[in-house]
Amino acid sequence: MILDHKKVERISKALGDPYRLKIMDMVKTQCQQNDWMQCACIGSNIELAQSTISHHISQLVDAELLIADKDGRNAKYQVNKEVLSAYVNFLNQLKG
Amino acid sequence: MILDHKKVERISKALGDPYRLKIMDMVKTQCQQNDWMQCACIGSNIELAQSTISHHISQLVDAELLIADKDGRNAKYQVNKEVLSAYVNFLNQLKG
DNA sequence: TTGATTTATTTGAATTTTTCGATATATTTA
DNA sequence: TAAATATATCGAAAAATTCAAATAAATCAA
Repeated sequence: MILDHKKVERISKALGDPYRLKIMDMVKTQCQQNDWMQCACIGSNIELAQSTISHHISQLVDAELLIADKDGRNAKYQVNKEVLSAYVNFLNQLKG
Repeated sequence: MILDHKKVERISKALGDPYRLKIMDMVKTQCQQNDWMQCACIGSNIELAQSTISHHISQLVDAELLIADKDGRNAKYQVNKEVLSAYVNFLNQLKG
């Protein structure tokens, strides 16, 4: 999987916010126990309005850093390891 | 070298712009031949005002993605492989 | 040394983009 | 239906981007 500059830009932008970094960390930690993380769980750990959190999450999903799935009336999330790896490859290639 | 969230945020933000990505690529390519890249060379390949380019470069330097050095009245740049590696480590750790 | 030229940075202002919360809108489940 | 959960829309506030102009620093020529 190879990312073009547009894609790299979107991923970088998505990672360039403290709340979104925290969300990524939370999803990672949760997934180590469960495979998936419930969305509601995020709200309880971040002091932002629900709509704002939803907006942040959708930016991470748009960038494909998170894989989203509907589970009844909940949403659940997983870190997208493939995209992260492709992003890492791009960065390593910058080292020349 | 371990990066905290604040540092990761700044690096991500710096990479979240098409012109700055292009600059990183240009510096990398140039360094494969020369070790260092002259700043003036960047301006000739990007259709932005000189002051704007300088602003973009300083964001990359602030984030420590580029190492800057003065060479007479020119500036020259190098990709900071150590910071890139530390950033990559952070991302890999997100994979769980 | 003085003055002109080259190169990069800083400043200020206008524009654009992003962020955020309030509100409204689905959608599912009990 | 009512409660719970996630998403979408909208406007205001904050931040980032951009350019032009001013400034700073280094080099070169007379």
